Amino acid sequence: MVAGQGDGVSIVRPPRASRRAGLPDATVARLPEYLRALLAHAERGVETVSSDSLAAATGVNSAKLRKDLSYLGSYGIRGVGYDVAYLVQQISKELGLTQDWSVAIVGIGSLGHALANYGGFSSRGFRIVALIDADPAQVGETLAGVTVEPLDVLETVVRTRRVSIGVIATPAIAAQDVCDRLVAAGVMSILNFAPVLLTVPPGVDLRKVDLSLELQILACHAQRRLESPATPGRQEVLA
Amino acid sequence: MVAGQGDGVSIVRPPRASRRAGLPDATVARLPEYLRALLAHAERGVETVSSDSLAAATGVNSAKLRKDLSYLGSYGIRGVGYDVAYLVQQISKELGLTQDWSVAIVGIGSLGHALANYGGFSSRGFRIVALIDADPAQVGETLAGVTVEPLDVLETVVRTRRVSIGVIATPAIAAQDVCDRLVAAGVMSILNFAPVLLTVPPGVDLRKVDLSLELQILACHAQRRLESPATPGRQEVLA
DNA sequence: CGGTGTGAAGTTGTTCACAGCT
DNA sequence: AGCTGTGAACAACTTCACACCG
Repeated sequence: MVAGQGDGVSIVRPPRASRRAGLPDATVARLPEYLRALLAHAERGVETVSSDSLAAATGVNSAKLRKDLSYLGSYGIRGVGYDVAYLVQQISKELGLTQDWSVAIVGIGSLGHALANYGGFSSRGFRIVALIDADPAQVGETLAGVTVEPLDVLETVVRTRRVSIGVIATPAIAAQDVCDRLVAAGVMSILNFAPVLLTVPPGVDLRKVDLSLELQILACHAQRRLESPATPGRQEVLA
Repeated sequence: MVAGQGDGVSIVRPPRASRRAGLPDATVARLPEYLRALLAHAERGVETVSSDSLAAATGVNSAKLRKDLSYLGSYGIRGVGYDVAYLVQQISKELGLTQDWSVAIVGIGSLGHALANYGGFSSRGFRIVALIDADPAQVGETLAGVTVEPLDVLETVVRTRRVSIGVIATPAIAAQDVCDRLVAAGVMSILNFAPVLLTVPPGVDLRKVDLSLELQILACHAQRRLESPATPGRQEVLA
């Protein structure tokens, strides 16, 4: 599960809203998974993969995988499979990972620390160019090569370093303010880790990660397992 | 989006497989969100909410909210709305948050630190009863009142402290091994933060969180914004 | 043959619109 | 009057199954 919908655009609108370019949301959400598996294959020197084996490596149905890839174009070779290197290239391009994105993380508590140190960001073309915190005690510390700066330089930093993605890891209470300031400074993509609903003007892309959400879903399933001892639990592996 | 499907049961099977108890996956994924908003309302002393106002507070369509709540039973009062305290109670029960769950976190790197300190866990009935790390340098440190223990006590700890949920925050390379050991020790619910596909026996509930996934989706949208300057971006707020 | 690409069927989730309760 | 609960239409996503190609 992922993704509540809701086009920001309003007013009448013709029968069917235009998909920006193609690519269903569900597909986009799986591309990073495929990419990771492909990179792992490439590292092992594998040159081609079939949809079946790539599907096995990512835990999805192979028909779904083929359909996902077919949205990118017909890159497979019948009877053979897909060229690993080429597919890596195509998916990276589609995800916009062939260019670098400048990221600012606001809120350097333990989560902010973890995000700054997280290898998965820097390894994929996300360049952390600023760490910002309101607490003077944090300011000055250096993390992953970047020095923590105070909140009041946010606007300057966003503009001078051309920040295109803002990550909010502040306490809930501060999140909307930080968000507003990021948006006002020109950031169009925001990732929110604070447990609050943020609002942004139309055109700004806002996504949210809730660290306790999956834990609560696990608890819900566990609860149900306790209540109906007959039904065998089911295995879940999800994107 | 959430949840790949796939009932464990196999063989012929009558026309429609039985839903374990009700509750669509998409609904379960939203309940934590509703719960948070309801708790915020309760704190402000609000006693009843309409589906419209609760929907506004959580960023979902009000019809969807009513349908979600109707799966739990008919707890609303027509012409009035829902009783906040009662709804909190019902959702908590459904999510299994009325009882405590013992959680073990394995892998105390910066992410493990962040998870251990994250208030959203302990505040919802998730009791962190063990922190485990393979690195002797980490062992002995105390975090959020719990002391980090070495990897070889994993099985003992899981059994003696009745761990029901395991959180894996190790490097990718160690994750499957840790997962196997958790399962062998009797853990039936696992939350994986490591960027690899884990496999578990049927009956074990495995979920995954990928910290860089949402960032990659943001990049994908940003990329598309660059490519087709005409189309206005759309606002996204998701579960 | 082996494996991709895809129409068509099936399933799940969302939204509308309104009957019916309070 | 106001707001819930829900059937029915709609839309999105998944899976099947097979034509077709290398």
